Amino acid sequence: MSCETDSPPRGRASNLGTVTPEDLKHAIRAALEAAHASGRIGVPAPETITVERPKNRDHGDWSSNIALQLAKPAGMPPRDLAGMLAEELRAHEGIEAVEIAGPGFLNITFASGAAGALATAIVEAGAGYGRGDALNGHVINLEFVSANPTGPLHLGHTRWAALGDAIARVLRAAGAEVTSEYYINDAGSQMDVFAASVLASLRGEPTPEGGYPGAYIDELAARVRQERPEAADLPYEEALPVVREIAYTGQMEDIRATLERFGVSFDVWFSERELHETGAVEQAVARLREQGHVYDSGGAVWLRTTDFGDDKDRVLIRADGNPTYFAADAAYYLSKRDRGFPEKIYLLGADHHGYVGRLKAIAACAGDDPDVNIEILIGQLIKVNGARLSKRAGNIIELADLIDWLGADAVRYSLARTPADSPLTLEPEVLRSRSNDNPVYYVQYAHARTCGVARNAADAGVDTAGGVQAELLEHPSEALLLAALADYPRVVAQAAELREPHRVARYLESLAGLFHKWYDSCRVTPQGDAPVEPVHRARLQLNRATGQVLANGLGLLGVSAPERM
RNA sequence: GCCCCCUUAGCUCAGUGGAUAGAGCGUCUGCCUCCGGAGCAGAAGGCCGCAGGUUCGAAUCCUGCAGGGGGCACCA
Repeated sequence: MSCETDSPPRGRASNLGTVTPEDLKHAIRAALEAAHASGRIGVPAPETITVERPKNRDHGDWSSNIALQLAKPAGMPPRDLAGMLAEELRAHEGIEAVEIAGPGFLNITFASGAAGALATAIVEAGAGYGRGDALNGHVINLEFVSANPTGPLHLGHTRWAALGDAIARVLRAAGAEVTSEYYINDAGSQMDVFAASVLASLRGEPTPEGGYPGAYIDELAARVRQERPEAADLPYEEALPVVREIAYTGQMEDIRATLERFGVSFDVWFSERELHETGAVEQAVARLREQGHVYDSGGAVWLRTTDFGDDKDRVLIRADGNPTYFAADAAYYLSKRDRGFPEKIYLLGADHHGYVGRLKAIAACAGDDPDVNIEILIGQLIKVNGARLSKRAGNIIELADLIDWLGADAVRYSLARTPADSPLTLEPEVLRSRSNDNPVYYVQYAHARTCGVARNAADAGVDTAGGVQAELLEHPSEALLLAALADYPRVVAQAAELREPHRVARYLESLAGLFHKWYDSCRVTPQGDAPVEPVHRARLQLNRATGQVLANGLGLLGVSAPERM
């Protein structure tokens, strides 16, 4: 929440008149349709019309390449087409100028009053500004992290925690109904290895071959010793299940607490063990068999995933009668399906990219469309000092420690501002130093500054109670700032559709820069004893709107928007 | 061998067909008797890995090649 807006969200900011790029698109569409209806253009308006903010200020507030796109199908020179559209658009209220540039770009400038009105619209929309309906009707299950409960979360999981949670928030902002889910791999032999490791520690024995090392194992052993002092003296086969349960519970508590500190919450914690215990795995195999995709070979039960693009068939039930991990995956998929999620998104590390084919095949075998009902996002692993982090390698950086060193905000932001499929190399020394290397400070500082400006304005008697003359926001830096604020809903929608929350972060950095520039050249509070003038009130409104958008955007990334730093 | 991802400024990275390719850090030069200098203004720094192709237009799409990372279990 922004420091200046105590009022609850009042829904989406629509009906902003002619001040948003969305409105501009409608105006262009209307112009195209009018021209088509009167026969001046031989083709109808296209499905999508894009307008964008030109990099160069001389190219107006917004520009469109629509004339270039339609020139060929319409069979007329792009500049002629652009001229026709320009004439229509110039008659539109709120549009001050339309110029034709280069091969046929339309460069559009809003009237300052129309652009400035956006500030008030944003302030009124509050936390709701930026929310949209691009993904209305989408019901999505989003699974991420899903780290094994055999150890603490480390940097390798951190990227998915930050990214997955931000994706969930962005999807919701775009109107989707999202359930976030953590799959607990609490069945299988790794749990036995885990338990054996803790038991060895409990008995003062060395870590077993292939077992888990680390101080946390000793801590879990201490917990066992406290809860069940006699466990160490039980026969091995009796002690193991006792140790396993206590260690498992303790580890999950640790994981959940760490995620909570990280600002990441899950709607559902789903236990693999329950899939086995409730018979869901066998039922899943039976259901897939009914679908005709299961066969027996060599004593094992197979799923014919090669029918759907996998590079080899997969075993569901081993020759010894035990289900594979893959069988549980299939049961889990069916569970998501049964629980009413048409869209299932998996966020996996690149080390699991081999799972894509078989997961898609599961969806297809279940009768779903693998191009629609399942979506697998593969993220590249983080490297540190050139060495990949591995649980066994001993160079583990735990998430809990990262939060202690840098704070959840800095860690979340630095991970959320990079696209998932881009390799990310972090220098521990840079991470460890609280420096301006991390742009989160730049963005947070901009927000804190809006709060400081507001405090000073209040002290100086600047207020907006009597309304605002938006047309007074005419400084070049104000036009740039307003255009950026208008662009925010589009950025959110795009981030949601592409599942790329880093776009929000990059946008915020740009917005913060524009704000700082504006601050440098436009005062909200009059100097010295100078009287308060209407322009100060208008600027206060712009300051509020900027603070609101910064707060909203940081919120989508799970990062706080401090009032003071 | 086959599959996926990456290659953009000295470093870490943005840029899902548009105009003069950007930011942070680092290196230089300026700016606080005036709302927070965690800021701003300016400078320097680029065969966008290489080679073809697609078109009005390619860092962006297609093909090939090179370099780096990851993956190819009746493990979890």
